[in-house]
Amino acid sequence: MGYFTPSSTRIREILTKEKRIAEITHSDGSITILKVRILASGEYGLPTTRDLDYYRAFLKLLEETISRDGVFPEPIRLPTKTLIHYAGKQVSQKEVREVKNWIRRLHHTGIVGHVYNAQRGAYDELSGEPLFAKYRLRGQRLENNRMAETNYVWLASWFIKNYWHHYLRPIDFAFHKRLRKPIAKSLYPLLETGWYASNGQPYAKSYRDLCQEFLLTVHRAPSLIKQQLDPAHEELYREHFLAQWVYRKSTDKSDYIITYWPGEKFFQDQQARLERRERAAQLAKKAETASRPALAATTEGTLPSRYLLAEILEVCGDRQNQAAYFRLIQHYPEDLIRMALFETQQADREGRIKKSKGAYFTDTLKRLAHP
DNA sequence: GTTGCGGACCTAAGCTGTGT
DNA sequence: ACACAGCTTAGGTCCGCAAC
Repeated sequence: MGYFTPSSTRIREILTKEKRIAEITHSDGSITILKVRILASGEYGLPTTRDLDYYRAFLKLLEETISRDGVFPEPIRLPTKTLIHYAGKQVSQKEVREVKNWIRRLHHTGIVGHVYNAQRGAYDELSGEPLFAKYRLRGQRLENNRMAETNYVWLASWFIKNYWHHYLRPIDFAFHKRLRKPIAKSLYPLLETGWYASNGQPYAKSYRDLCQEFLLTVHRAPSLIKQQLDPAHEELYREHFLAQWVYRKSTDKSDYIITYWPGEKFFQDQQARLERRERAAQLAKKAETASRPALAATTEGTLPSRYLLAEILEVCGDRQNQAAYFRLIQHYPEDLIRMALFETQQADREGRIKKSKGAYFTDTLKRLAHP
């Protein structure tokens, strides 16, 4: 989302200047330039790579809370020590202070302009909303006049909307920490997303877009581009996350396209995730049979399945078939549904859909499930 | 276009002085 | 004794620039 960047020196520039983040070329050839401004308060400073560590720890905590309770917490409890632990740091006064400042910083750093919405693959417009819409630190008074016994944060609506995207692709935190180069740290989630979306196929990325996302200098000479990116590429290669990468000139010669091949580590992670989800499903089934009459919730669906349904409706559009989609959710694994959904979006964008999106989606799902 | 050096800047860790 | 801010140092990244 361009909130955290590899180099924190340059963030200061964005404070005062608008940063161009993307160009959208419309079908009629006109171009819209999207800009983003990150407004930091002087007191708590700007989000840097250090904050990224806490951000990942926060995601992990959020994921655990959701898988334990089955609902999206509002507000979210963020115990200082757990957060420090998850960030892979030692608990000390310094870190405790750092966590509190981190929470304040993310509340006071507003985003104005356009933020990439990974789920839609498009840009959302924001007008100064911070990631943490509201927060209460331990010891502060809550609305109900009780003392907060831990830290609480309320998330911005744009984050919640995007959340399930993160939820499905949790980050290997130890791996993130192992990476030394800031560019490699930024590339890791980008490539994960790319490969996940393309189902393990090579992922191509425009060099210029990459620079804009990571706020890097755009070079023209291939040697300079290699000098800039290859140390990070090599680090990911050494970790078996990236199998191969190739540069080639874009068709209009003004840019480079970098194609990335997923390495062993990516596939292992996917496999481990699948197994984890199967185990979780089995456990859930056992719990269900043990206390069958009590579960009225299954008729409405759990929160993730309701969310999935909402996503299907958003892509396919027809509300009349809601019941049919719900049956699909219950009968097919989520991975498969997401794959079919992604393929439907892709086909729609390329104008390949002849009948209706709903029909295309259902058909694709069945073909994926029974090849 | 390419190569390689050095500057600006970063983080992490350790040390020191100060206030309680 | 302890917490804490500020300083130094070491090691590293990224970029600009000059020479080829």
